[in-house]
Amino acid sequence: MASIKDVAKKAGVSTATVSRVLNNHRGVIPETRKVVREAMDYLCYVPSKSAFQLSGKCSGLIAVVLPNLVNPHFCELLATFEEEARYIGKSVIVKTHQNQPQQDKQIIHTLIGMGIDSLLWVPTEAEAELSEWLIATHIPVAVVTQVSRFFNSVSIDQSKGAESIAEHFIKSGHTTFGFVAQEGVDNRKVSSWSKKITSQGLTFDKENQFWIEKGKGERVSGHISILEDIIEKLVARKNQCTCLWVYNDVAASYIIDGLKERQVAVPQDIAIASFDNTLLAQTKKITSVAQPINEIAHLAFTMVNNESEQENIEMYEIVSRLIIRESSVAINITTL
Amino acid sequence: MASIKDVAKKAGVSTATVSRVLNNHRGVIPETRKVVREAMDYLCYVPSKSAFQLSGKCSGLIAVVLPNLVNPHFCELLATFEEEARYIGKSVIVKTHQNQPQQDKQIIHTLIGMGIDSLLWVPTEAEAELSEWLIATHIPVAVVTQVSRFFNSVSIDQSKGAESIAEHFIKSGHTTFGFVAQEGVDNRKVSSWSKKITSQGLTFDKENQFWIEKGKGERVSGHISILEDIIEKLVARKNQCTCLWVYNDVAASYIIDGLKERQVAVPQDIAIASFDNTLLAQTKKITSVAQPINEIAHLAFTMVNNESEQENIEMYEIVSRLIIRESSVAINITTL
DNA sequence: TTGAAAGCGCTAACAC
DNA sequence: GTGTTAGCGCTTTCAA
Repeated sequence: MASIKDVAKKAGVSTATVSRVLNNHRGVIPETRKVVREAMDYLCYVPSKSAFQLSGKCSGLIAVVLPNLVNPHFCELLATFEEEARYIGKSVIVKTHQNQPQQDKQIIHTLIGMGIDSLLWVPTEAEAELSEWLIATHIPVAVVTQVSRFFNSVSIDQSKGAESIAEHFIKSGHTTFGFVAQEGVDNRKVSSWSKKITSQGLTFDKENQFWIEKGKGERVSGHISILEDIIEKLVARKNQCTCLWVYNDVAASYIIDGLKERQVAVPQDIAIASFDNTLLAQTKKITSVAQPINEIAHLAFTMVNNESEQENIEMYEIVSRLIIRESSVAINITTL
Repeated sequence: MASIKDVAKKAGVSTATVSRVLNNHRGVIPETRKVVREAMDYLCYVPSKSAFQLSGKCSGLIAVVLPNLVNPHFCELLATFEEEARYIGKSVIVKTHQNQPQQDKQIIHTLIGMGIDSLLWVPTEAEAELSEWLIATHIPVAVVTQVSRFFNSVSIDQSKGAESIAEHFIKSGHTTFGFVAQEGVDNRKVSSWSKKITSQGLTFDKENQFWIEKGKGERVSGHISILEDIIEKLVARKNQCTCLWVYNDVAASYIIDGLKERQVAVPQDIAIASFDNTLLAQTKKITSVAQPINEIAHLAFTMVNNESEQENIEMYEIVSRLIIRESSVAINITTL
């Protein structure tokens, strides 16, 4: 690989001049510029990013750290980030921590070593542990999809989402309410959901509440055994649980299929709603809480790309809205 | 950010010794090692990857270049690559060219400048133009999903897939056959599909063949107007086209929804099959040609990670298989 | 077992 | 307008 020296020699100038041409600095006469350009072409010269970086410049690297790439929700996030990065001429480096704080920590270390310009992060609990040190690096961080005590964050108003699901179910005439939630993650959803129900003078049954350990419901290729259990229980509780929300589309889709296989009709026997409104929810007609991903990504980007050193932590909370589809209302029946 | 010098000073040793400790080189007495380690911890030292790289080492970067991240097929590919990369302690840098050769070229240049260790590539036509130069860089390249004249490649036997779809339709008793294919991309599929049909003494109608310009069918959020046209035509041709294959799951799903909205029953009025067998096909029960993505990714990885300089271009062609689902056979009717 | 110093490719301050 | 040179953070050879 040709280096700047080779180009300089070929063009009969100094490396400084080559550098100037490279960076379009003014103060190089057109003739020289032309000669240098030709030498570059001739040698198929490509400047070394790491040398550039080492001499005090930015890396042009934006890190995107996600739980996984199996959930379409995270893929959509990534897609938008990549698009935004492309737009400003930067590169995205993706990593997944699979909900393991240990991995998450390791990843952040590696990324710091690479000199990333900014970090877009859906963190594990490792976030708290790393916060002090990470802040000291002065690398702009935006926590995405979650609220953060330490960094700028762009999140979805999960409680509003859960509330609107409750509202939707109540309006549809349901009187028994259930959910499948992720331990630790979905506490806020659950509390505002239950508040909404009790505020209407209604009650809910502990038997209709299914908690699953964080990360246990993620594996999608093949069976998700933990969801199988829940499906069995739901079948057994037919009529005692007529509506249900599920923590995300992937799991909801899985549960819907499981129920249908066992002759439980959705939405007639049990109405279902979920979160994320991914392509999956759109195509499978699942009622789902839409998180405007473009907006999230855009906000996160601006935060992280903002030159101005800001003092306090900014917390954006995006308003979600419920997209009602056939998994929660029997459209065929009501509209025909 | 603390550098190796800071650590050396703090530990009262030379930078060479710090480097030795860092890389677990032998020939450092435990006592020294301990002191250095402590200094590192104290200073929260993280070695600079770009300096490492500049001193002649590998970057640890694996580039994954894809058409887009909207199609779940590419997301699945990426997910597998990221997993494999994580396994061997490397980082993935993703880029999408949106089917624009110009972008593709630009991307490859940028990546070369970054000193990537290897390239996993679903290229545009820019491939041919870049080949000579790219080969000269000696960076291991694996073309994925397509066959390549210039690089190692792992592809799917597209013709077999199309053939098996034809076979499936013929066996199901269809006598009129249609497709929606991508110009330039799907030529092989089409030719083996038509060969299969004629070999059985059957014929097909030009009116049932829909070609769409490459890249025109990709936008998924919102409407894909070009597919809308096709849907209308299909509705008009009810009974004149009883089965159809579509170039990928995303498009197939879109078409199925469009047909159902217009009271055309799938599969009763028109049976549909597609390619990729993504999560989408699985959940929407679309008959689809499965490409064993794990296998593809794994093969591509081994090729690219193989230390041995190989002489000739290796071409792997993975055997696909047809997964039959409800979009092409009325399971409810036949099995109940 | 450890240190000194050159070199990787680039930038930028300074000199001419 | 252009060249000289130090320096970015690391590795590695050679000497001690």
